[in-house]
Amino acid sequence: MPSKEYRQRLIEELVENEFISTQAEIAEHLGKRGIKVTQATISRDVNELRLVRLPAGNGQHRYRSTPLAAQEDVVGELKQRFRLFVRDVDRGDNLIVINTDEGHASGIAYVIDKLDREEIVGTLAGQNTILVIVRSEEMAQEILEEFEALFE
Amino acid sequence: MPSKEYRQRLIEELVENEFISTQAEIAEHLGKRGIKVTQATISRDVNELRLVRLPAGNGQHRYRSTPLAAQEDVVGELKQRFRLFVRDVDRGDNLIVINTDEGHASGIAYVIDKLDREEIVGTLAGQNTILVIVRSEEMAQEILEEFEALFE
DNA sequence: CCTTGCTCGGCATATTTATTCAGTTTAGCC
DNA sequence: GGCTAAACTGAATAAATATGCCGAGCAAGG
Repeated sequence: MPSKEYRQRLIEELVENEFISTQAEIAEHLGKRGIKVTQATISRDVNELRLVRLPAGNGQHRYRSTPLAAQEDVVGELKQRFRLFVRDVDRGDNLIVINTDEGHASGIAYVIDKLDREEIVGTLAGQNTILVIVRSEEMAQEILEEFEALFE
Repeated sequence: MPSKEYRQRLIEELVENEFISTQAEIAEHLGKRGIKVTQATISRDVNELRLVRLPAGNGQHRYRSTPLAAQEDVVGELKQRFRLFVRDVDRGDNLIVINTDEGHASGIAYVIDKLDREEIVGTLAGQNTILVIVRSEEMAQEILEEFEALFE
């Protein structure tokens, strides 16, 4: 039984890649992939994912994932993205390596940058890997533990 | 008679400074300031201003102005940011170094990642410096020239 | 096995938002 | 002025979204 979490991943992916303007459409798309849910459930998902219905200006609308700039809570945002998209976190010396679902690396790296942590020199993002460069090995270990805590 | 434009300015200001969750509330606030309009008009304003109803996660909602992060036109976005915030671009071997105004590095690096260019391995952003790692020296030269063209 | 307490999701409906239609105002332009 | 086209808006309503309530399923503890 594909869980709620899996469904929400699909929804994120859907709104990223298709022009979706109503929740009914989301339900329809999911239906094609074998997931049968009602609009009510989508509404709750949209709420939890903090998706947003962005007016195109011409009277059309498109669902989008929350633009970070509108977020108050960067840590909360990071936590959410970790839970949804991060597969693994590891460390070597003063480098932390984060493995994510395909295509999500730069988005998450951006949020990490926004944390604005003194200990972090910078981030390097590829397709599904983020390299976080920390000033010292000790600091890296601390940051690593913080990141791991985000999964809870 | 305060025009539509004035009303829309007030709306922008309202959603920035108050926790507003419905269009009816906006109409109410405006009413207190002597502007009497119906929800229908607010709906049209919201559309033109591209405001967004952001779920707070706990079941509450708040209207917010649309951050540029939801832009479709990545190249246009990059061009704008280059003109505004980039001070210098240079290259060494397969590395491009971009010098920006303080604090803008990670934002611009994020946009560069969004370009999704095959030649670019990844970006590393500090406070005011971006390192763009390119697959080969030749590719780096080409990308460099593209970046320089963004200033024109 | 039986509770209790949770999470999840459907159904029905309340709430909120978008749009249609029509009336009014505004801005040219002769 | 008078005429026309476009911009603007309210009232009513359609469309879309959020939510109260309930039942199903599941896990922990007794």
